Amino acid sequence: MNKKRITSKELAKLAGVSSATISRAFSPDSRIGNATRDRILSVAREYGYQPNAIARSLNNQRSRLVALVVNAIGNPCEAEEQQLLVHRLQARQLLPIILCCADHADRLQLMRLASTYQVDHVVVFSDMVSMQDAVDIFHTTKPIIVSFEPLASDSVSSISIDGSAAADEIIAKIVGDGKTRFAYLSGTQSSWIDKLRRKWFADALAKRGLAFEAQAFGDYTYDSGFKEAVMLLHRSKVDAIICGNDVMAIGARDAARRILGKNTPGDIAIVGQDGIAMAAWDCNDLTTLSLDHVAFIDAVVDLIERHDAELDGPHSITMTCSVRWGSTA
Amino acid sequence: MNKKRITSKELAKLAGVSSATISRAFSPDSRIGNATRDRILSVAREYGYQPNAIARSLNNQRSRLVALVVNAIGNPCEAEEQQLLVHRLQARQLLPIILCCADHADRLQLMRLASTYQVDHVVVFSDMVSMQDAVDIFHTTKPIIVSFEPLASDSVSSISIDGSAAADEIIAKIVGDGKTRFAYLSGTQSSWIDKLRRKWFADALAKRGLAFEAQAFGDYTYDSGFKEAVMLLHRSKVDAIICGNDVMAIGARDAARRILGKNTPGDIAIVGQDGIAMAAWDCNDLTTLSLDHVAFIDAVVDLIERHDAELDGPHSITMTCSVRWGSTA
DNA sequence: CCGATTTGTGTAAACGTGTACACAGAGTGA
DNA sequence: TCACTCTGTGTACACGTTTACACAAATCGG
Repeated sequence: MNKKRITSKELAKLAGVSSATISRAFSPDSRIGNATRDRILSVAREYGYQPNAIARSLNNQRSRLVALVVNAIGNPCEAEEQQLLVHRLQARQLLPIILCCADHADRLQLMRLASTYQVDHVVVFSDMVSMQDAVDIFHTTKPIIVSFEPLASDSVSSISIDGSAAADEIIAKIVGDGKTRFAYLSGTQSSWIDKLRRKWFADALAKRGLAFEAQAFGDYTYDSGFKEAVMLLHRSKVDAIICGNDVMAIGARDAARRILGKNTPGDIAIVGQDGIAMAAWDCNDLTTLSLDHVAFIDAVVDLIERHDAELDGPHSITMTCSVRWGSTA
Repeated sequence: MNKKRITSKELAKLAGVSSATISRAFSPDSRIGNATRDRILSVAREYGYQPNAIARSLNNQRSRLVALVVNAIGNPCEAEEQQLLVHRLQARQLLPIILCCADHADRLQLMRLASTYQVDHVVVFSDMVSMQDAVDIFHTTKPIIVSFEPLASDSVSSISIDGSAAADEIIAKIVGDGKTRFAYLSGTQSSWIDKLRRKWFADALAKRGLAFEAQAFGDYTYDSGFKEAVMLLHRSKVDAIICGNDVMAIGARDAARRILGKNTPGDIAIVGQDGIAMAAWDCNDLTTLSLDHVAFIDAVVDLIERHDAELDGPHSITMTCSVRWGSTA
């Protein structure tokens, strides 16, 4: 138990070869005799030898580690995409290091720590870190930013998201149903993602001579959606609430239903954003501005692969959202 | 942009000292003059130098990486605990590597890959990997297994969970309400965790001269909870369903309500397990056998710290569950 | 059968740190 | 002033790989 790990030099002695040959036995295409390789692999199995990835990384200048900067893993709105990405990375023998930066005062400190590990790629999902910070800290790595606005830069690849058309569809339907008094329930105060999402809906309203009457700020959680909706509905007579994400929308719906006895979509329309699996659960059946998560992660993986092959400079991709129609709007 | 990272030797030249002194400037307690340290840190900031953690790990035999073996991060039932743990690790300057092993054919391969990175600690949350496999693969690391049965071993620390008392409370209440025909909706076919959880409830039933009339197998997801509950309720006349986790319980409740028009707790009692935040949402208000997640993660962190300090041998901790009473049973 | 190429292997030097050891100078007590 | 400790720094090696280079043996074409 708990024995020291065997090293390539020791294994070399055991197999009667040099440590270089050990290394070659584990490199798929290198000049080595088949007999030697087989013998070495067999001895290696016997002694439980595996090349030390840390040493290899130091030598290769290539760690096969990927930093994932996210707000939270506990929030279903993010976790689904993260899960997809983690699977895809693992299939490519890349190991994800999760940097969970919400509630954590010194996110920058944390990112600096990760950059110290010579990660090969950085994927920034969080809107809590500015793109400039990411570029500064990972200046050696060319981060892939998942932003919501197309950004031009020679050191960052980005995937931006356009939900304006889908927002317009949603507003059209709600206005068509006779609603006129809209509120926006933001995910967070300072986030540029939130500002952009709000703009999609604000523009769609403006096109019809309307505007948001009220606004509130939460923190992307159910509880904040519930609490802010209660306060919102008490202080103004809105009949439609657009929420920053699906979880908050569920909170807002519960608040409207439980505390004020209002039903969707009759009394009040409620709209989420993200299109997570939970939105489609029978008890929720949320109308939501949704993103194709698989296509989205496909795009991220594609960028990582280009980046890996050093094929070309940074790319900028835009994806459009669609609507999931439920019974809440 | 994308400049090469500066090395300690180069910085040494720039600061007019030897590379050893650079290293000392970054080690909190080492013999170095204050003036020298300040000068070095200032020059380091200027050139963006940070010690290479990979090289340091190789030298130290200590990577500060922690492997987290989990089933899924997308499933809220696990994500909450994972999130807590990730925060606690980060606060200790430990970086988590997530190994997501559900849906992934070769989990062992994945674990072997991670072990190659000389992780300092391993936390196994997943019931999909056998403890023996974990010990074999991470024989150099002493994994911390989060099991549900107390296990004796000199190479593994473990935290086990006992929900028998809480299960008894729940069954007492349901039986007291006049229900007699119970079904168990398993999370997964082969999991020993699932078997143990089921046993808690089976024992509580047996004490009252009852037994499970029916059983079904899902995969811990909402959809499987929904589908299996529909089939279960069609083929037998059960009036209480104990589910493998909270998400499945929500699915089962939706199925009962939507497809068969049955309400909880009147027509049918539904019980979850885990006690995730979502169980307390107004729209769910689930009765569930719940674990104190904070205390649980405290225990994990405590084990990691003992393990880090090499204080003593492996430990075995047992935690007891409590009941969250909702309106579904 | 000989020169040219290919194949298989060993030697040695990197990769970027941390640290044991040596050592010079400063301080200290008698 | 001297023997001694303490402080600050440099030198050199170890950590476990990969790989450029060298070289012997094997293969090959004519």
